[in-house]
Amino acid sequence: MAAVKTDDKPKSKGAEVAERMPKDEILYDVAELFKVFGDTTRTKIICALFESEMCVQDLTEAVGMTQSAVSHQLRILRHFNLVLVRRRGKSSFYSLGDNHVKKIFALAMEHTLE
Amino acid sequence: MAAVKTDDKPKSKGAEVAERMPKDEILYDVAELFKVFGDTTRTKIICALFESEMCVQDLTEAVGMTQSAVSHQLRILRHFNLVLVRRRGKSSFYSLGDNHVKKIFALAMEHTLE
DNA sequence: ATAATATATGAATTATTGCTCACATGTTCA
DNA sequence: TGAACATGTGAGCAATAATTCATATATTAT
Repeated sequence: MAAVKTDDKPKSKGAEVAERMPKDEILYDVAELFKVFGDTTRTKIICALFESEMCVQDLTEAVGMTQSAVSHQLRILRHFNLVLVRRRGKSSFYSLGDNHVKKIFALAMEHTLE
Repeated sequence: MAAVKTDDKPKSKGAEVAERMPKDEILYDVAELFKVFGDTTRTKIICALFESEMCVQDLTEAVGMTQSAVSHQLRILRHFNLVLVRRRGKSSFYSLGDNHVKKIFALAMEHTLE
């Protein structure tokens, strides 16, 4: 038999889609990650680290910013587990800590270059 | 015989790496692209469009922002060729315009969720 | 211990950027 | 044409974030 007509409002398409979306918290984190990639200084640092592990001095030269600016950005990259640090004497050596990073960058390059 | 000692400075590692990096212009564009992804409102819009083409009204509901805010962000997404628009009567229907986008998002999700 | 070198970081400044508000543009229908 | 509806956009404001400057921390060598 036909269902009794209840008073549930017809969900709008927007509302339906909203239900199926990933939780806000996750979307927020994803945006945060992209935000980290979305700065030229950090982009350069990451690109330089593609070549090899490097100390802060070399990174500073490679990206052409002040040592302080580079250190500040490295702190952010560290916080997001995008780089690894290894202390060796007076120097800190940084390297890429995540495999996703290379893939994400490669795709972004593709998009940019077309 | 030993080469005559010339006055070319021994290139530092930083300088060498800098030479092999992609041109500044490209790195700048890549960072710009990531910057576009690095905002929660835009992230939500893109996520919503994964489901299907949608008009602005529905998007507005789906992401829970004002219509104006959504329109402003859509303008940016349009500018970067990340979405396509199709005008149908009074409404504008948006859809994802690029295949890289899904892949990039998938990888970012992976990283975020681990 | 002191000096020298390498890196990290707090505070202030400057620059970006996203949102809101008001309104313009564009489309349909009576 | 005029009203109603959907979307687009400029200006101003508020929030966020990046750089600089000064200085702190840490390590090595003398």
